[in-house]
Amino acid sequence: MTRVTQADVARAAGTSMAVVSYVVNRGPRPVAEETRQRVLAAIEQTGYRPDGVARALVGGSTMTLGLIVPDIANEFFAELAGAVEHAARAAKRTVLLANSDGDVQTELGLLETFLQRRIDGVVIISKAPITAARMLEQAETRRVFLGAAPAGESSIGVDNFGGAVAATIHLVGHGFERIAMIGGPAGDEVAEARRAGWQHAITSLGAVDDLAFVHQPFTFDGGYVGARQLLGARPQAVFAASDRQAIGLLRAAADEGLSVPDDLAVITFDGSAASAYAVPSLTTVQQPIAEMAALAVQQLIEPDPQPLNAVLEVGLVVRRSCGCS
Amino acid sequence: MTRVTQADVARAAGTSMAVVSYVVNRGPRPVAEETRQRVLAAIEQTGYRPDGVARALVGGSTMTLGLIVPDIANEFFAELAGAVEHAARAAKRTVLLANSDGDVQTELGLLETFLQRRIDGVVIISKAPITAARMLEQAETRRVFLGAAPAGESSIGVDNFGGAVAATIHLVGHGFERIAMIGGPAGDEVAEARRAGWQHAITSLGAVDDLAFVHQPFTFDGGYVGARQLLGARPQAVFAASDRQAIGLLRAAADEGLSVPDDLAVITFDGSAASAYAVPSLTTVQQPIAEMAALAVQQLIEPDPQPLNAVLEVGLVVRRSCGCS
DNA sequence: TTGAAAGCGCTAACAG
DNA sequence: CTGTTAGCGCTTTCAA
Repeated sequence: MTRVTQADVARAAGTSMAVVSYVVNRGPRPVAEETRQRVLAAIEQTGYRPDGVARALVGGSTMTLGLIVPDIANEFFAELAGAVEHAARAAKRTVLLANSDGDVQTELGLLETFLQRRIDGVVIISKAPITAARMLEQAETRRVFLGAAPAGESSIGVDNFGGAVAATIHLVGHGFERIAMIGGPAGDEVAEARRAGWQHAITSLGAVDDLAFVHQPFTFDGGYVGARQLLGARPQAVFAASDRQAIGLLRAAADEGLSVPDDLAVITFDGSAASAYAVPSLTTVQQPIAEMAALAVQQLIEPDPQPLNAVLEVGLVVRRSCGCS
Repeated sequence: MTRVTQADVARAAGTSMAVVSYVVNRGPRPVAEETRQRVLAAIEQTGYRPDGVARALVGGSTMTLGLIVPDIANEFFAELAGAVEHAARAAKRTVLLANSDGDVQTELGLLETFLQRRIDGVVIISKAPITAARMLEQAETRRVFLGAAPAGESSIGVDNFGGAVAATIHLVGHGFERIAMIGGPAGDEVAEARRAGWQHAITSLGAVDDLAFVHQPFTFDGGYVGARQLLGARPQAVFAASDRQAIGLLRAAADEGLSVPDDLAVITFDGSAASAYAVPSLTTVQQPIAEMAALAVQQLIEPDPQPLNAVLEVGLVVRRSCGCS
C-alpha cells in the first residue's frame, strides 16, 4: 500500500490535481461547491494526507521553527521550550528542538542542520551570536535571539540588570549588609547583567565591605559548589543568578546546618515552577516566559520591518527564602 | 540573492548535477579524485547547502524523528527529551518536539501533523495508544511507545511494579508500618503499575492496616495536595509516584511542621536530577533515562524485525529522605 | 470554474 | 567515471 497522492484523489473525484489543491488550500482559485464536495469525499475515501515535504519544496515554507537551547533539562529552558511549542502550535507551526550543550561548535552545527532542513525561523539562545547571526542572515532565515544578541538583530530579553537590582535592594531592605552572589558563567552576557545589577545595588547602597562573588554554571551543582565557596565567609544573604543554582545552594546550606532564611537569606532569578515548591519557597525575579515565547514566535512568523529589541519587565515574587514571613 | 542549487555547483565545477550528488553523498557512484576536488571547491566557493526538503522528497527519509510528551516542563520528560535529542543527533537525526498536554485530541492532532511532515518515526508517551498505533501503522511510520503501549507494538518501559515493590520494601525495612502512597492519575497504566507494586509489597508484608492512597497528577501541586490529604492520618512514610510529586510533598510536610525523614519518611520514583538536590535528598527509584532514549532512537532507525518490548531495570538510589544514614 | 503543465532541488536509474 | 533524465508530490501560472 503506497502513499495516496493528490493524483489519486483527483482521479477518484473525477477532476484535476489543481482543483484538489484548491480545495485543500481553500484557494487560490475558487471551486464550485459541488466539485468541492466531490473532492472532499474523495479525500475522505482515499485517506489522503497532504505531503508537507512536497508542499515545502514548492511553497517555500516548511511551517517549522527551530529552537536551540543550551540544555533542555534545565527547568527554565524546559518551560521556555514548552511555551515556544505552544505558541508555535497555535500558529500551526511545528518545532525542531536541539540542545547546544552550551558549546559553540555544537550550536553552529545545529544551525547548519536546521538551515538544511529549511526551517522558517529559529529561536536561539546563543553562545556565538555574531557568527550565528551571520549564518542566518546569509541564509535569509528569520531569527530571534533570546538573551545575548548582536546589534541589529531581533532580540527578546528581560531586564536582567533591573531585576538583579530589585532583588538586591529587597535584601538590603531586610537589613542585610553582607550580600554575596553566585553568578553565571564568566562571559555570559545575561549573567554579567545580573552581576552588574547586584554590584550596582550593593555599592550604591554601601551595603558591603567586600563583594563576595563566584562564577558558576547555571546548574544545581554550580549553585552547590558556589555556595560552598561563599558560605565560609558567612554572608547574611546570597543572590543566586538562577533558580537551579538556588536549589543547589539550598542543599549546601542544609549540609552546613544553616537554616534558610534564618541563618541565610536567599533570593534568585528565573521564577520557574520549581522555585515555588522549594523549601523554603524561593523569592525570585520572575521572567515572563510565556510572553517571551509568544513574542518570539510572532516575530518569526510576521516580523516587524525593523529588528525587534524587546526588554521585558521582570517581577519580584516575594516568598519565604528572603526572610519575608 | 537566491538559493544556491546543485545545478549552480555543477556549472561552477564544470560537471553534471549527478556528479555533485555523488560527491555530496559519497556515492552511490564513484567519482574521480580530481573531479571530486573540483566539486568540493565549487561547493565551497558557491556556499552550496544541500536542500533537505528536496532530498526528503526524493529520498523518502526526512531524517527527522518526532517526540510527543505530555509536558516538557516536567523534569522527567525534559531529561528524556534531552536524551532523545542527543541520541538522535548522534545518529544525524533531528527531533520535532511536541506537548500533548496529556490530552488525547491534542496528541492525535500532533501525530497527524507529524505524519504530514513525514517524520521517519516517533517516540510517544501516549494517552490513546491504540488509536495512535492504528494511525501510525496505516501510515507505515515507525514508532516506539514509552510507557503504555498496545500489544504487538514496540515499547520501552521500566519495571514499574518491581521498582515500587523495592521502594516499599525499603520502607518496610526501616520498620515503618503505615506507608501511604501518592499515586498518579487514575487509569494511567504506568501509575497503576507503581500502585500495584506498592500494594503488593504492603499487603504481602502485612505492613499496614488501611491502605492510604490518593490519585494525583504528576505535578508539584499533585504531590502537595495529595500530601495534605494523606498527612492527616499521620503515615510514617509516603511513597510518591514521581519526583515532582515528592517535591510537592516535601513542601507540604514542611508546611505541616513535619520533618523529613524524622517525622515522615519519603521515597519516590524517577531519579531526576532534582531529586538529588532536594532537601533532604530524595531516595528514589531511578529510571535509566539515557538508556531508554538511546534504545528508542535505535529502534526507530533500525527496527528489530519483531516488535521490541523492553522492560528496563530500575535501581533504588538510597539517599536521605527515607531515613537512611 | 477547471485543466495542463511547468517547475521546486535532488537522487538514482540508465546510458555512454 | 560522468552525463542525461525521469520522477518525488505539490502549487500555481497560464489557457481554456
